[in-house]
Amino acid sequence: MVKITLPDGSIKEFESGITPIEVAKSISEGLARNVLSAKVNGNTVESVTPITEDATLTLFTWNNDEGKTAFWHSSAHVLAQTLEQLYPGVKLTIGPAIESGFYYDVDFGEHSISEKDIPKIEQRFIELARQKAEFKMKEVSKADALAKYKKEGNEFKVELIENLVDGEITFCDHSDFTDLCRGGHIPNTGFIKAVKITSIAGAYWRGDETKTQLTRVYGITFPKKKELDEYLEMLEEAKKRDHRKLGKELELFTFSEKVGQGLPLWLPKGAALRSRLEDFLKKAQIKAGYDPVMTPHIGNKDLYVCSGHYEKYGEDSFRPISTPKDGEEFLLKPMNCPHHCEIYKSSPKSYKDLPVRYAEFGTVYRYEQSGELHGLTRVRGFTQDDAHLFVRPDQLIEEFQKVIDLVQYVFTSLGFDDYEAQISLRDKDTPEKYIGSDENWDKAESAIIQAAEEKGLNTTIENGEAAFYGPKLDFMVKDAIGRKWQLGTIQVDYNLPERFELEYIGSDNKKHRPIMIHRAPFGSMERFVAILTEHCEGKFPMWMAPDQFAILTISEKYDDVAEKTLLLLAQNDLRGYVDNRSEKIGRKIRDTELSKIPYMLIIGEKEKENGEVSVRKQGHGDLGSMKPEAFVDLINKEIKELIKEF
RNA sequence: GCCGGUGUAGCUCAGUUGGCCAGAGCAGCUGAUUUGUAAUCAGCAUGUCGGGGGUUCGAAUCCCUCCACCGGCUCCA
Repeated sequence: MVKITLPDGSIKEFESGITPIEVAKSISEGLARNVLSAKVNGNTVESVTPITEDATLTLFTWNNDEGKTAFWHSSAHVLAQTLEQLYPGVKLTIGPAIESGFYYDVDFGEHSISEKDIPKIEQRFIELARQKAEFKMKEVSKADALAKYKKEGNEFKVELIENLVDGEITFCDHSDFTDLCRGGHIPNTGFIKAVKITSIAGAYWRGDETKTQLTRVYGITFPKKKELDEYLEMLEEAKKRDHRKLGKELELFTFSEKVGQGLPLWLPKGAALRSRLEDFLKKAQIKAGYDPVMTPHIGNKDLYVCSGHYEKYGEDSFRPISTPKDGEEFLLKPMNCPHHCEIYKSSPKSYKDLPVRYAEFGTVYRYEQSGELHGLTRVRGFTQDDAHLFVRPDQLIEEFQKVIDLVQYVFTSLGFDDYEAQISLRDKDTPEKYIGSDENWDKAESAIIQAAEEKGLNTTIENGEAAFYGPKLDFMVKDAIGRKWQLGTIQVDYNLPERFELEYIGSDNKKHRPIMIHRAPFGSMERFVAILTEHCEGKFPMWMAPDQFAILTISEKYDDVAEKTLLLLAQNDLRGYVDNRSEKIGRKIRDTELSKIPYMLIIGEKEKENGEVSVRKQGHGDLGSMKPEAFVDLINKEIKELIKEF
């Protein structure tokens, strides 16, 4: 008999050799039908792996990430089988599950495939899935494994196996197909009811561009056809929300080949929107005790040599700019922090002066690789909502938490309610990637963990994701259609203060070193506006919207009333315009709806007589008529509900 | 940066076995209409067919090259 502990803490006894799926069956038939994978004592196993000793058991379904991973990993096997059947002689390499779906990297050799082949692949895939073939793991000796792939001439698998330890090599069979695999499958292929090959792209063996070019086939599968449909709908939705499309339609920003790649040009409406966002944060920052500072766009190369940025990221910076006379070298600034350090140093600091908080919407320039540029989310010139806090060790946790408060305030005000905090620590195996002492890193890392814990944040920890100068806490935000974005970031840094020899005089009259906190709630204005645009589908919160209303006249007889109303609303700090085109009212309403203006005010004979406006809300239709003053109140009330005081 | 794809009017797109002056819808302009809650009618205008070079009697169409954009890889202070 074996004792099996379930996640709820209950312990059940079974005969030795029972499988996870049988345990599930003992709980309920429904559960057994839905179990996709299992962990025994924390190790991923097959759902049919016998349990021969006392163990803790966790069962996973489609509702768990682990369940999805097993589902998609198994789907990758079926994809490989499909490709092998359709294109005899292809060489399989690797095929992992990813965040949404899976891929398989294949060397097609003589064959070549394109989008046109997708329907054929999908059809064969689903035929194979319907065979309900069971996944069976088997152990294979290193010699046998190598022999198999050498015979097939698959140098990729040979390379993989050579790096594995004899005795730990397993293959997975299903139907007539077999593949090197470490395990973690769903019970059989029949669970896969729907498949979509999402794209076909190039990829290099081991991600190394000097190595063989492979073809990567991406796919996603689902246990129900309906879920695939929903997924495809989500993709459509994402397309509709794409900030590159909306940015063009709403006249927010543009790019010009003449100006250069990755250098956004903000159009009047976009610039106004961005200014409002900046003003919103500036206001909160003043309340939080920040001092605005301003620094130039270039700085002496020595500044960045001192900070360590040059050594670390010189390659990704624009080439140095030199002066005509003495050949001094300057860089377009890739970061604001070195400048802020120099501001700190401009006057002696006492322990009573700290914390010092310098804030700047600082524009920085980085030479991003051309293939990396993407709309407004990845550009070469952008403005960070940057700030650097210089604090005493005894203030670190409290100041860090105050920054968390500010970031949370910003997110909730903008309708991002669903987020988690990701704490990025250093990878202790690659110390060469970081600057600073182990001791300081330990201090910084534990400070972040403590601050986040005390704030009760929902956190995850990522090792090896830290910045080169310090660990960080990033806010991972979920948008309206469930996509995750990395937004606000807070970083603790012991290193720059050392490099810049920053000091303050303590109460003991001795020199001490402050600690720096880097933080940016939006990250960059460009990226944030992009994400916000996609989140709200271009229907920006009232206080931010480029135009809050449009006045639509029934005919030109009401132009003067419309102009008077516009003036009145403008005097009350509302933004809008009059549409006095000689079009029918239906046409004006349609055009205004499509341009995502929040409110329409219709003025005709009735309204002229009783001094009212007929109000229509975008997406909601007619709200009836009211005095213009009442409309001002309506908007102001709406804004107040959106933005609370910090 | 690498691989693949794309580039025709402000926008969305048609036009490729090389052949009269390169097209449509929307937007724009002009005029008519004076309109009551999601598209009024008519007319007009609109192009270095991404740039440069080449092949050809003739190139949007074929070749070379550069650029930008899209997807992916690698990267992301």
